[in-house]
Amino acid sequence: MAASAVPNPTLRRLPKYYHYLKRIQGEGQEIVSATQMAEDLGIHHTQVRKDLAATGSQGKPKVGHRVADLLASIETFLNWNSASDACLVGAGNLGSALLGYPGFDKAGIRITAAFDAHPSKVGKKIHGVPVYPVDKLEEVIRRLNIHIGILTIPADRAQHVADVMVQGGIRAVWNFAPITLDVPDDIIVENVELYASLAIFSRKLSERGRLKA
Amino acid sequence: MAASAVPNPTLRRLPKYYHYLKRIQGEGQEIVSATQMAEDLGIHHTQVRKDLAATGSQGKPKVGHRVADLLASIETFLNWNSASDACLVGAGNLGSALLGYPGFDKAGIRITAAFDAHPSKVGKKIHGVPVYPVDKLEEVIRRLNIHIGILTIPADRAQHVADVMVQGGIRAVWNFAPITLDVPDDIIVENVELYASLAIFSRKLSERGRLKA
DNA sequence: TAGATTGTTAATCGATTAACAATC
DNA sequence: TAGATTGTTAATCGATTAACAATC
Repeated sequence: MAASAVPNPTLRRLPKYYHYLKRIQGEGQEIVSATQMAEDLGIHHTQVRKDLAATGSQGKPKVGHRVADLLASIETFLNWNSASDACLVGAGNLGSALLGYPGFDKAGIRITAAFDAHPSKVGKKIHGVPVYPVDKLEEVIRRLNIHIGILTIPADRAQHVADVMVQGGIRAVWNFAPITLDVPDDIIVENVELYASLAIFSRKLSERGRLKA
Repeated sequence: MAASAVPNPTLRRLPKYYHYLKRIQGEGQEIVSATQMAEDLGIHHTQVRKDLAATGSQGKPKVGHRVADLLASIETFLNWNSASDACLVGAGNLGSALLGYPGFDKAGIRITAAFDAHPSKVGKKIHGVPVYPVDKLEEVIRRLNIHIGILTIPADRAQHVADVMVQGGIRAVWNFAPITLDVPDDIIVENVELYASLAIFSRKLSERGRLKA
């Protein structure tokens, strides 16, 4: 389990660069300097250079980087070229939102099956994805050979569902539930911490005078 | 604009502690040691101690911390006791999900108005929150005296809406759009970077052998 | 060429982890 | 008391920023 050579903060910034580059590409810009990127994104220019270097991209002195090259480097580095099949458990508000997100298939994740406990949702399709009963989870993911799971259920059931996922052959879990999952060492877990951002936001609010009504 | 005395990583961990404490409280546990928390959450015990100290909470040697005290300290520290009014712009998939999130009012944010560009949504209520036309944004938030804005619209319109928000008196923006907003210095902005987590997840996937189908 | 830009090596900064004294 | 636990001070680690040589 060698630690990634690329620091996590760098990985977290890559999508920022990616979306920025997509935007300026859409505006017709073909070349960009790390300096310009740094200014527009509010990041130190040395930081930008190191981050771009981590993806293996190279620029030309005095010229800059080709926007298309940078986009390709980031896509390749994050494996966003080819998408893997994934399942999503918990087709509630957040889960449905993720099913409708247009960006995921472009970002390496193709959700091909959803699961929910509510009979009213089972058998329907949400944003084109079929919803199965959650007690068929292990059976279906095994049959469809799905190795990536997305957890969008309440915290109190998340551990149980994660256990079933692992039993069904899931190797990686993208977890939106606010709980620390206990899974075997060889299972990849990445937690989305919505409340982390809210905590920083809350603290900023309470520091900077009272905005409260 | 003095930098927060409390490090951001600490702030990001507080909700983790909070949800953990809520859970063990629900299980009837009244006392917890930093050691136990550290083990259960996979965080270094010294880290846990420093984080808890930052909230102003104190424990008793040999005994530990009262769970209720820790919860109260975190709530107070993040100002999650009293909720501020907020508006949400962009009642699409993600926006609707946030409107339906049960946790926010308990976390200091009460969404009292939503805005959307689609006439089909305007005039209705989503999860009890009235949806106004987005061109009434400035007028409505000024009338309702709302100072917090939540941005859940596509990146290409986010900057424009942020401008209108600021003009209407918004002082703090919780931004879900993948774009770096350009706002006056005295406006608080906190970005939720969904794709940051996805990037780390993607990289872990591509490092740890091929899970791709 | 001159100068803008790249990319690397060194210095700084800040967070994490280790060591340890204080307490009940 | 003895020992578990707290909480603080010091050491380490890693990321960011600064300095600078290389390049077209």
